[in-house]
Amino acid sequence: MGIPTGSTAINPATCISFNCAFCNAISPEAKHELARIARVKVFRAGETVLAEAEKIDFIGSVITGVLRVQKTLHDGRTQIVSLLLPSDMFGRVFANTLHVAIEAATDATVCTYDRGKFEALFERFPEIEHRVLTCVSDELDAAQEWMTLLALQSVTERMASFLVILRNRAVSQSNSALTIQIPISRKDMAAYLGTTVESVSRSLHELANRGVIRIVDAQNFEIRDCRRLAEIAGYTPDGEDEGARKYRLNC
Amino acid sequence: MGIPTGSTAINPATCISFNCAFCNAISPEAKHELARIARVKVFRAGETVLAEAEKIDFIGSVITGVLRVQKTLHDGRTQIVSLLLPSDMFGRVFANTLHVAIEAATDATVCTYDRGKFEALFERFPEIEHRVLTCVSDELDAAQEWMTLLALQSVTERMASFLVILRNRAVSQSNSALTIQIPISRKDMAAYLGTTVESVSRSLHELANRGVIRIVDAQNFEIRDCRRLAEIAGYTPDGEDEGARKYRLNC
DNA sequence: CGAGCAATTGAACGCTGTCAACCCGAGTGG
DNA sequence: CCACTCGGGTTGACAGCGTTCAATTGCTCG
Repeated sequence: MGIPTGSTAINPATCISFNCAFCNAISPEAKHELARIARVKVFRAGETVLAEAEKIDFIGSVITGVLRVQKTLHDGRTQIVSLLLPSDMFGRVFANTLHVAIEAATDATVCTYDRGKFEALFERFPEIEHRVLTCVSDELDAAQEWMTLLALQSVTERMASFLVILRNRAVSQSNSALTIQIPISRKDMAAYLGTTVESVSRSLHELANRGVIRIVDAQNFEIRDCRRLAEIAGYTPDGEDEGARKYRLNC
Repeated sequence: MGIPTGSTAINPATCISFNCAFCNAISPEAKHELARIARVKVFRAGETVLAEAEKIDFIGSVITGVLRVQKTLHDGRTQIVSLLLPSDMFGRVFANTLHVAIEAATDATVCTYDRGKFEALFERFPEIEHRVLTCVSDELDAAQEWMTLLALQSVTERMASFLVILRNRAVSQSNSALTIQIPISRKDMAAYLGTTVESVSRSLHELANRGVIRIVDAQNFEIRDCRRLAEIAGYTPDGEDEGARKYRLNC
C-alpha cells in the first residue's frame, strides 16, 4: 500500500534519454539539474502511488505503464478522472494534500522528484515553473474536455472518443498504424468512461458489429474505419475548425 | 458579441479594495503593479467574454455577476464546465488559444489584465506566477471533483452538491445565513448539472417536498435541513475525514 | 482438475430525457 | 385598462438508454 517496490538513483544521461514531454521542453541546464534529483520507482499493478488526502511527497512522471487518477465517494463509488500514460506528469506543487488517489493500473515505472527539491529549483530555473504551469493548464483543458464528453455523450460515443484519444497519443509516439493497445482492465475502462463493465463490453461489440473496429483480444483493437470512428466521437466532416483538427485521425 | 459594453482604467486603491481571492494573497508591491495594468470591463447577460478557440487577449477576475465557462459539441450540445463567481480568476497564460467559451450568465463587471503585460510581471514578481499556478491547480481539483459528481451521482444528488457548494461559497464571503441566491436561469443550471431544465425543476421540488429546502422563488432557496442536504450531497456523518470537512455546512 | 477472475451475453427494471400542455409574470400595444 | 404575446418555469405521460441482476464462457493459476 503506497510502498514502492524499488527506488533507485539514476544518472543524468539516463534521465535525459527518457521520452518525457516535460523534460524535453526545457533547457539542457535545467534538465541536468532535474536529473540530479530524479529517482526511479517501480510499482506493481494495484499499488498506490499517492494516496488521496495524504501529504504529497513527490512529483513524478510516468516512464512505463499506466497510472489511474481517481476519486472515491463515501459510499465507495469511484471514478477515474485521468489516465496517466508514459511521459505524463503528476503530483502537485505548492500544496500539501492531494485530492485524488493515484494508483498503478498496470505494472509501472515512474521518475520521481522530491517535492521540496523540485520546488527549490523554481528560483534558479523559472522555466521549470513555466513548464509546470503549462502542464497543469493542459491538464485542466483535458479535464474540462472529458467532463463535457461524460456529461453529453452516450456510452458508445464516449468509447469512440476514448479510442480516438488513445490512438492520437499512440501516433504522437510514432507507434505503428491502426492497432490500439489498451493495457487496462474493463473495470478501469468503465470507471474512466463513467459506466459499467457490461456497457463497455456492449459498446465495444457494437462498434465491432458496425465494422468500425475489430476486437483482436481484450486489450487490442484494430481501427477499420477511421472516418466513422471519428464521426461517432463527435467529429463533423464539414469544415476544418478547431474541433476537427483535434479529432482528425492520421490515417 | 464579445464587445464589452465598457472598459475603463481603475486606480490601485480601487483595485485593492476588490474582494479578490487572487489579489489578496500577494504582496502589496505586486498588488500595486497589478492594479496599474487593471481595466474594468462590463458585460451584459449573454455577451461573450472570451470566445472558444480564439486568441486570449486578457486575464480577468470577476467583480460582480456570474460567468459561465462552457464547451459546445459539433451538434450543438453544450456543457457548462465551471461557473465563475465574484473573485474567481479566468483566462490562461503561456497559451494563445482558449478551449472553452466564457460568457456572461448575468450582467457582470470584470477586472481584466492585458495578457502580455500580466505575463511580463512574472519576471519581477515570481509570487504572481506562484499564485497563478496555485489557482490553476485549484481549478483542476474543482474540475476533477465536479467530473466525478457528474459521472457518479444522480440528478438530485448533484443538485444537493451544487447547493452545498454555493452555500459554502456564500458563507466564505460572510453572506448571511441559510438563504442561497442563484442568479442564473434553469437552463444554465441544467447545463452545469449535466441534465435538463425539467429534471432541474423536479429535483428542486423533490428536495422541497422532503423538507430539505424551501423554494422562495425561482432564484432563491432556503436550507431547512443542513444535515440531510449534506448527506444527499455525499457527506457521511460518521468520521471527520477530508470529505466530511469539505461538505460540512456551517450552520 | 477445480477455483477464481475477467469478459461476455441475456433479461428486466428504473432513472431521466423527450414531448406536450399548462401556468405565470413581464412587456407591449390597442 | 385590458388583451395579447412571449419566454421561463412547472408538471404529467411515456419511452429509451443504461444499470442491475443473473447466467455462461474462457482463461490463468494453484
